[in-house]
Amino acid sequence: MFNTIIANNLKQFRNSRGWSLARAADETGVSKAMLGQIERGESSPTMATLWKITQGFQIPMSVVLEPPRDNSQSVEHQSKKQLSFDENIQFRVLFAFDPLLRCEMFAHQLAPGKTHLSSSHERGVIEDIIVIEGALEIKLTDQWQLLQAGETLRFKADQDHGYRNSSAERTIFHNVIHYPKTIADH
Amino acid sequence: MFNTIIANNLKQFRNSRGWSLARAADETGVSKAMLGQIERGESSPTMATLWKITQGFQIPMSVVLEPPRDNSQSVEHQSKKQLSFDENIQFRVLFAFDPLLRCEMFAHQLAPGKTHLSSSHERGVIEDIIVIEGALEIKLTDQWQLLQAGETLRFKADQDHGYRNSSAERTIFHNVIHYPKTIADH
DNA sequence: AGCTATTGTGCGTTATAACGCACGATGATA
DNA sequence: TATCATCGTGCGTTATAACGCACAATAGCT
Repeated sequence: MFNTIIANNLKQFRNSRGWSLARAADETGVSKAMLGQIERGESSPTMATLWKITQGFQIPMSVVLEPPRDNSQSVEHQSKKQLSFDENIQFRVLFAFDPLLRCEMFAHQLAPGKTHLSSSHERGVIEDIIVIEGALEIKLTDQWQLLQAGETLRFKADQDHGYRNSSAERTIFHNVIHYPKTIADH
Repeated sequence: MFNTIIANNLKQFRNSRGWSLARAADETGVSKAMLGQIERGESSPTMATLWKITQGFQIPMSVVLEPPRDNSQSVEHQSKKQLSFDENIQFRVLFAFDPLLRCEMFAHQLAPGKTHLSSSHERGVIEDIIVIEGALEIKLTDQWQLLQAGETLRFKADQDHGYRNSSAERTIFHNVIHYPKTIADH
């Protein structure tokens, strides 16, 4: 159970600090009787109390909350997926359009200095951009916005927009296109 | 105060899920009166209760514990801050759950030799995996499938599944979680 | 309009968190 | 040996978490 994780983590940490329950009680403002109960897993502290404890110890919550490591063993099985490429701006399909989910996903590669302009999609289409590698500029309402690797952008794709790589290195980005369910939704 | 952070995070998350207090009470096993108290910051939940809540929502603790992010309308520059599910896997939010699109997106990092097991999501949830860097193994129906960088996999996430990096280098992958429309599902 | 279902809040009751204090066990010192 | 200080645990008391239930407000349907 979860109380056991907190109990063990807290007891272990306090011991490694070399603090007695009394010292810990002084530093945290939580009674030593309660600290003892928590460490023995006899009581589940409120978040306010746990906050006082971590503040007194000057540690992040995660030190107390995270479970110990565990490894699993399993049988190894292999599966692969076919990918396709195209000209112009290079892209490949990550997930083809699914009528149930109403979205599709692509991976794009834009060479240095390349620009790709895209006319507006149908009304209600929303596009997500995830920059995987390099830097990408997105043009919306005649303004270019710079996204770095790891950054994302969600915008309405029912407007003209563009992609540009002004850097000296290639840009790789993924985009998810969300299509509205029906016109009646809007 | 700390209770306010939990209160706001919890209320915001529940609303973004589109769950009523009654639905959340069903899923979490915590009374709706108590959920309401927590969300209004009137009560500090015990760790056991908060654990039940996060288990019922199937979210990591950090979602509830971290100070909220600012969501810009047109441009979402997601924080690059790593969140920790446990010691095995770190993740960050690329796109938070959107009730309109009914999906959310995360970037994960799995260190060499690490495994992360995930219990089944609610009925009808579909998960997309995109391996960005390294090699990733996905466990489905007790079988591990190997995906290389650039490869993708879509599977039903309403089953127990797992992620594993058996290689000597880190693995980075993105996943998109698609949630079913509430009315159509129930 | 009336009726029903849903939603979030307040209240009284029960369970338990959190406390201060006492005490037995342990260790160090004279 | 005796004495003292420290340590962790148990106990009774108080405060509050957590609950089931009732209810007012709201929304949807006929």
